[in-house]
Amino acid sequence: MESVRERRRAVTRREILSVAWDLAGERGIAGISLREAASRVGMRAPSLYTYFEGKDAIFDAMFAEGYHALIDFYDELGAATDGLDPVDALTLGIEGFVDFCQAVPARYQLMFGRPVPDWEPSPEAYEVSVTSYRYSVRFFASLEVEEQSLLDLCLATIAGLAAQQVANEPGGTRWRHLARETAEMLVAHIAQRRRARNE
Amino acid sequence: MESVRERRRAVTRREILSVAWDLAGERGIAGISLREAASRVGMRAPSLYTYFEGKDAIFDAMFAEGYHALIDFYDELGAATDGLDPVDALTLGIEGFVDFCQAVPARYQLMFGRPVPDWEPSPEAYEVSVTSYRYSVRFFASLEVEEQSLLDLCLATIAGLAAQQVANEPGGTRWRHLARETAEMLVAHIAQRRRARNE
DNA sequence: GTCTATAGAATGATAGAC
DNA sequence: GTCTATCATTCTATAGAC
Repeated sequence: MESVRERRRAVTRREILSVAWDLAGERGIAGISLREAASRVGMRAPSLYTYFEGKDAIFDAMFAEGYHALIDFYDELGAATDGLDPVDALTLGIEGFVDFCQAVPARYQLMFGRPVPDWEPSPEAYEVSVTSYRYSVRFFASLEVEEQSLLDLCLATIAGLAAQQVANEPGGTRWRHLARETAEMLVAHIAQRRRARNE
Repeated sequence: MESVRERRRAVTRREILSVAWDLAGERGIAGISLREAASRVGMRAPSLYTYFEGKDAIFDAMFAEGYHALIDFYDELGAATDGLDPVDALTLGIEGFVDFCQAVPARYQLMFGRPVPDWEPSPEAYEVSVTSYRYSVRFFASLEVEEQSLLDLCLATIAGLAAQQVANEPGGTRWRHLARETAEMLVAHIAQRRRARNE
């Protein structure tokens, strides 16, 4: 009934999160300050507690937001690679993932690092990351990667490229350019593994 | 002449760094507190300033220590793999690197992450990391990896394995066990690249 | 829902006595 | 070289008026 009020609340929550992402981009995830975040949305710090239980709840919301974005990426990737040759599909996947990581370095830090000593994602936030993992499983199943250890190897290799790119040349293409070569290497290895198993 | 005094100083410096590593292991790099560190070596916080210019200087020293340890690792690796088959040599290298990263997670965080928002390594500390990079170049040259892009791919793949292991299963072997398979994949790819170039 | 005021707790760093 | 004392800052979070 009172969904007007709730809608307004949701808008403000998003506004706060948006400002939090800005701050994270400037000073790192751990550098977010409630005072500063509040000030940028035209509030005082105590008012934030109307919208979030505390700082940890803001981290949780950001963490979940990051993995929702990754899920969206997998959705788009699935559509874009449908029917493609495995090497082409994987190349797009690698480039897309590196781009995703580079687009918001602070998000990368929050999703894949441990940027805040005393915080870890709540079970609800963590659940979103588990869901995104299932999307990655499905994508690699379409490349006939079924074994867990082979999937681990593929994901680690791709994550490694993204990590190097973000850490050593943020915004650049030195590692992103290796996408096709990496895809060829992985696809060849997948095929080699299949042959070995069918002997 | 007065090297007795200097020797004593160096001992105390090492003691402080050792305590700092302990603290980093318990609360993360960013969680190191000068008061707590001082207390553990039996001092008060202001006395630390006799040994280090400030907190950043402690981070610098730890950062350099980490890369010196990595250089030592490359030295031992070079000796251990001399004359070995490329796959065997690379397998040892991967296992060793994953072990190195896992041995001290806080060190991994300091060397390969950006754990402290307002700090980055001094030029002198950074120089040590550059030196360690040159050691990795030499190791891969022994596997006939000469091209920069190929080296980038190899290093990113291995770093990816280590990152997954440290982040998702610290102290375990799920990704470490992929060392040989990864080595085979990379060596096959290296050979494939060489063939492609010689055509 | 937003504010002022403030509690309460850390921290890094410095001054100056001994 | 080490200490006590303290500065100056920053932060999250809460109480309670409006």
